[in-house]
Amino acid sequence: MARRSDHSREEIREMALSAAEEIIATQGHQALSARKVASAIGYTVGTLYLVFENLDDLLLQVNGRTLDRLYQLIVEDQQHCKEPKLCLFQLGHSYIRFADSEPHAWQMIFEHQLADNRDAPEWLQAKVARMFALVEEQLRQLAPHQPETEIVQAARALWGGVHGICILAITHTLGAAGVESVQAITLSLMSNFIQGFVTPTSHNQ
Amino acid sequence: MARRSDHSREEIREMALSAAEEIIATQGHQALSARKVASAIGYTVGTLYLVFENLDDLLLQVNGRTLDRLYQLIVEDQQHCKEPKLCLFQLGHSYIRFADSEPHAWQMIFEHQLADNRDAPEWLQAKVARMFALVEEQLRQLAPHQPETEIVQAARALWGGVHGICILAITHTLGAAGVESVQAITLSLMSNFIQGFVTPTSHNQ
DNA sequence: CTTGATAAATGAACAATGTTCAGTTATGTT
DNA sequence: AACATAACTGAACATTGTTCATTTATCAAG
Repeated sequence: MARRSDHSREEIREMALSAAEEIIATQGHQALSARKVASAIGYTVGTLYLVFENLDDLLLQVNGRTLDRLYQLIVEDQQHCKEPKLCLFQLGHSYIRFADSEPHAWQMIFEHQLADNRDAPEWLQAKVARMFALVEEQLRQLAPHQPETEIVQAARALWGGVHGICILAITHTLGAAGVESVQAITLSLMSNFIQGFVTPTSHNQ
Repeated sequence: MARRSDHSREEIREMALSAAEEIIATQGHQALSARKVASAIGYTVGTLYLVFENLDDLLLQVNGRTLDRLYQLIVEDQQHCKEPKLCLFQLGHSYIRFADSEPHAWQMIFEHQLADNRDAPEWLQAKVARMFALVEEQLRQLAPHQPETEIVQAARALWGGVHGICILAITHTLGAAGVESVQAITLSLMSNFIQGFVTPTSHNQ
């Protein structure tokens, strides 16, 4: 196999993804373009299309890596908690901390729309489901008497809730300034929800 | 004043916004372009720029109208409830129903990023704050003993939560199919949260 | 009715976008 | 040394937002 540069396909792929992440982190994903990524790694547009199907594909890979970093951070933080309740609080805290530290990358996960309104590929959805599972795990310990369907539903509710606060905070729709107040709002949501969840007859009427 | 067509500036403005809403509703805001809007109303691009500052401006106006429709729907639905708790449930229900009926327009409110990461204009932010006020009103009735700061925080938590579930549902991240299950998840969030909110010592630890 | 003024509307032009692909260039093999 | 082929290029195309000199229709004045 003849090649012109010292970079393998895989290396170019890695370089391109890193360059894209850099652009997204500093300027947002609106500012990203194929030519920018290409020139950032010392190649031309055409080369990008040898490695990625198209820009959508590249952005999908970036999203995958973002979800991996997020998951890794969350799992690490989970090591330092014992009680389910505190672990849930920690989950929310980690999530917000990540969203605050990498707002553009985090936002892109949910804003990036695929052409034809197609759903995200399975491997990406799996990375999301993995995080829901962490919530379910804690909820299960917290209320062992609850049926599995309730656990699943509660996890979606709680995690969707934390996510929503994050979104509104980052888009400055909440009117709350600073990460601390966002953490406080999230804590309010979680503690009240959990309080209700462990109390009998919570979800009836 | 001489004019060529029978349409005033205001009429053209209205026609353009309607055309844009139609495109957004059917194809999403990614599919919208200045030329499409222009040709849809029988004018050319240049004319659009006599009426709107730029495309961002046009989209901002569309967002304003969407928020107006949403608010109107919610307020109407609020007429038919008595108890604060049921009114809150109704709020969530109305919100989801709207997001489900006009997903593209609704999504655009939160996805449309302005250039330079500028914040949304005040008149737009006010339309959002107006809805938070509805939530606060019910929470205040529900727990009159709570200090105002707690009410404000709880409203943000609760509404952010409902919003997040909506987002995840529409982007198919929740894994929940159908509006009904989304309503169920939201009800789970709200009822548990409210239960916790009215119970003493809910937000401590 | 003609003429001039002016508002209204056009559409060519520009830079930048994603994407393609015929062509060029470097490398390993014979 | 010559060939084959993988690697890479960059010109080309359609489409995007945006501008603005030019054209066109209308009204008012003479």
